[in-house]
Formats: sequence, structure tokens, C-alpha cells
Amino acid sequence: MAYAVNALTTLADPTRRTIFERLAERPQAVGELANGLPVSRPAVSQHLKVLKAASLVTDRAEGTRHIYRIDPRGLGEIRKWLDQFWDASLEAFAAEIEKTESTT
Amino acid sequence: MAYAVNALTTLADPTRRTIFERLAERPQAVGELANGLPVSRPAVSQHLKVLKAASLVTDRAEGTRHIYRIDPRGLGEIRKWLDQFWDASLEAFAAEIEKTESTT
DNA sequence: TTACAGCGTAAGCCATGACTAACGGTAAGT
DNA sequence: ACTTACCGTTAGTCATGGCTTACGCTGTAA
Repeated sequence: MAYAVNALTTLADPTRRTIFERLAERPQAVGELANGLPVSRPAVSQHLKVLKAASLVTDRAEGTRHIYRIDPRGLGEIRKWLDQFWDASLEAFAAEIEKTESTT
Repeated sequence: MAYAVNALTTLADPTRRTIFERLAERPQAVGELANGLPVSRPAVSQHLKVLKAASLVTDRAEGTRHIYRIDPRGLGEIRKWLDQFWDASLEAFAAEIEKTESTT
């Protein structure tokens, strides 16, 4: 659950979300990502570090190039965390409607 | 989609997440929430304003008391946004595995 | 080994935003 | 009318975190 929280706060940053989207299309190297982004390469590197810590991406070294791609785990944790509130929300909603309408 | 982004950044704050959790259990007034939280009542009020703007909660006046409860809409937007990447992630994963194993 | 390409890290700056204290405004009770 | 309860808003302070610049490290090519 703490993982989901990390993943959530991680994706809260706009730049990080953009990076995540790009990697969702296809795995990419750091420099590749930096081009086409309004921030410097070190900035991308830092973001990738955070994304990796949240299990949202994985990296693989290919010579001096580091290829990053999406890690489904972080995404899954968020989903799990979200569904828990989704259920609670619907439950509360059902209770409220039952109390108001009582349409059996 | 912009809604989902708002909802996501909104739930990134720990205090706001806690408020959201409390409201998931049962609808509550502002003062009720403030008790049991390590922050002041105005702070809670501000957080509720943000949560409301992200369609994550709804409020209903009951005398001078303002009862807040979860709004499923904001939650739904996040889920929709998330699922889009969930699919992209699995797709990329499948492509990778297919390329590596090719176990038809 | 010399040179270059590709990244990660550290230090420092600056903007965003979370919090408190003080105030104003409305509803209910006496 | 006066008081009290309950809440929203504003102004101002302070910490968090994203960004850049500078530097160091590891491979690859000649």
C-alpha cells in the first residue's frame, strides 16, 4: 500500500507523467527522452530515478545507453489502492440511496 | 482527462488522502474531520475545496454544518486514465515477450 | 591510450503549495 | 438583540521539491 502511495505521488508531477507516457509508447533511452522534452537531460535522469523507486519503470543497460521501459508493478499497486476506495465509494453511495429512496 | 490529472495531483497530498479515506468510511462535517487530524480546521477547509474542485467530494449544508462525502466522479476519471496506461503497459510487455520468447 | 558518447550525482536556486492566525459571515438558540 | 456554533477566506510564513550547472564515471571507437 505504501508502494501505491509512492507511485501516486510520483505520477503527480507533470514532467514525470509525460516521461511515463512516452515510455508507454515504446522503451527509450535517457537522451532520447530528453530530446522532445522542455527539460535538461539530468532532470530526466532524476525523474527516472524516482519513477524507478516507485516501481513504475525498469532500466536495462545497453552499452553506455540506458533503456527504460514501463514496469507494470507500480501501476498495479495504484489500481489496487484505487479499487479499495472505489468499493467504499459505491458502498457509501448505495447506503445513501437506500436511505433516501428505499426502492426495493 | 484533465480531470483525472487534477484528481491525481489532488490525492498526492498525504493530508488530503487521509481526509479522503475518512470520508470513504462515512460522510462527515468539517469540524468532525479537523478533530482527529493533526492540522487546523481552516487547513481542512482548504483541502476540501481542492478535493471538491477535482470532483472527488461533494458537500451539502445542514444548518451551519457542511457535510462532505465522496464523489465517485473524480475517482472514476482516475481509473479511466490509469486503465489507458495499463493497456499500453501490457501491450508493450506482450510485444517484448513475443520478441524474446516467441512461444506460440 | 586518447577521445568521445551517454548517464548519474551533487550543490544551489527558486517557485509551488501546505499550514496557521485572524477575520467575516450565516444559522440556531436564549 | 445578543451570543454561540460552524464554516470559508485571506495574508503571510516556511518547507518541499523540480530544475540547471558542473563534475565524475563507464563503455566504445580509433
